[in-house]
Amino acid sequence: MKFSRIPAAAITRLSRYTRALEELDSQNIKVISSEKLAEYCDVNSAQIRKDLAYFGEFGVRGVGYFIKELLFEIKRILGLHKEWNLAIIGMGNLGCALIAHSNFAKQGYRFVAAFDVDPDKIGRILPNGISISPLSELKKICLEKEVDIAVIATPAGKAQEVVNMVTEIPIRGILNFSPSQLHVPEGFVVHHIDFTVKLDRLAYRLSHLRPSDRPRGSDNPPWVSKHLL
Amino acid sequence: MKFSRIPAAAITRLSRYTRALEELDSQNIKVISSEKLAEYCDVNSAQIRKDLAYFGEFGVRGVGYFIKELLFEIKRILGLHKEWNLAIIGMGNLGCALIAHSNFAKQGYRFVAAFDVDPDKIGRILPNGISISPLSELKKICLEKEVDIAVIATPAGKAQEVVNMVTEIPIRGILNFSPSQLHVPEGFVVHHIDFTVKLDRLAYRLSHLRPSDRPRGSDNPPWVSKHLL
DNA sequence: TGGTGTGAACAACTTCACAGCG
DNA sequence: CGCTGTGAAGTTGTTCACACCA
Repeated sequence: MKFSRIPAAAITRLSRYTRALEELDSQNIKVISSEKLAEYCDVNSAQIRKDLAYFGEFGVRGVGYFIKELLFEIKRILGLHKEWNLAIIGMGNLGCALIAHSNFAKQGYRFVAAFDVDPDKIGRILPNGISISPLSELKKICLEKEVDIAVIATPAGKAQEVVNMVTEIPIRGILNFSPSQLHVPEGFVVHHIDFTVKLDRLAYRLSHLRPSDRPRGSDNPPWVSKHLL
Repeated sequence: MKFSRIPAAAITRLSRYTRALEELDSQNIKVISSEKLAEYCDVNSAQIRKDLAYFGEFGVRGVGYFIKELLFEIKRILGLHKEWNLAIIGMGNLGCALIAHSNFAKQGYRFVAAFDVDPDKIGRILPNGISISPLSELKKICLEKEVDIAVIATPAGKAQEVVNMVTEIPIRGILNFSPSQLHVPEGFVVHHIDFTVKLDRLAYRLSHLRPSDRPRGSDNPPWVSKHLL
């Protein structure tokens, strides 16, 4: 086991490994080699072994990894041995969809509070039983419900304002669905999920596919800057 | 200008620069230095200059970058000089929220088709004017509407099946909101948006905050494997 | 024998530091 | 003078290749 810095990408991969392992476990498969798992997850097998080696020795030489055991260990590494309480701020279309989304609960994430500023929405009971509270009660309710992570689903313009309230509570984890750069004091952990950034990457890749790969005709590559023409 | 390989991360940053530049532009600011933009985007200023240098020379020495001009250039690099037509497959909570979400339209992404298998949903007219079509008509409608990118918002179990249909059309770009590993032939571009992967990263980071940073008491670090105890 | 765990080689990406230009 | 553009240095992350062990 090494105590060197662990690449952030390794953590993302651990998360993907759990998906694969859960799938395999549900098929009643007991053991898997790094080679096979690598194929399934579309990564290099040494990468898997190295990712795991950051945290311990979980495999059996000549055999592979016991799936149930490895799942347990990875979940422990990720901190999924406990339930995480989420509060969501901004109950527009996206906020409502997120609350109703089943994947969160499956992985041990629970929405325990929801907030909005719109008086028409406040008090409404959501499908999961919680009701929408006014933003002014953020602090009180988050402390009461022991919220770990704030999920920001407000419009971009309101996000920083909300974050400023959140960092006073203090909730150390923020998941930001708004397309805005957030500034937080040191010690807070922010992750972004920005749909249009992903779309932009797709647009870029699609614009740059070699012509042989393209399904339809296309004009000049858009990246040939005017400076070069 | 260099023709070396361009880091994928550079493209993601370009996308974030556009956000910042649009913000600055709306404040009627005309020029910005890489230093200032870097501060705003929370990256190194050399990084910005290098990212841009992959594609051309857009700055003025001793001055900085003209915001409107740079915005135009980056959008061209990303392929945002054209509109992109999206089809969405799976009209559950998430699918509906995505269609209603305003950020897509703002950046030149248009939903032109929506699909589901549920007979109750088929035919329903959505807020943006399009109606939900049966999945069986995927190929016909996508060709008709010149769809560029398929957005997968089905449950995990259905995603690969849908992707197999999509790759026959052929639509080369796929944005996958389901938490499943997708397999596609070469030449197709897939990006994932997996909420729980991001939450897992948050959970990991929060579990591993140094005690001095922690808001509440905590037991043993979960990553100390039993092998070490 | 077969597959893990890991040092060493390699590759990719980021930052530094400064030449060169407006 | 100030700020861009960029080679070179530094850092980080990935893959190889094999010793080692069940």
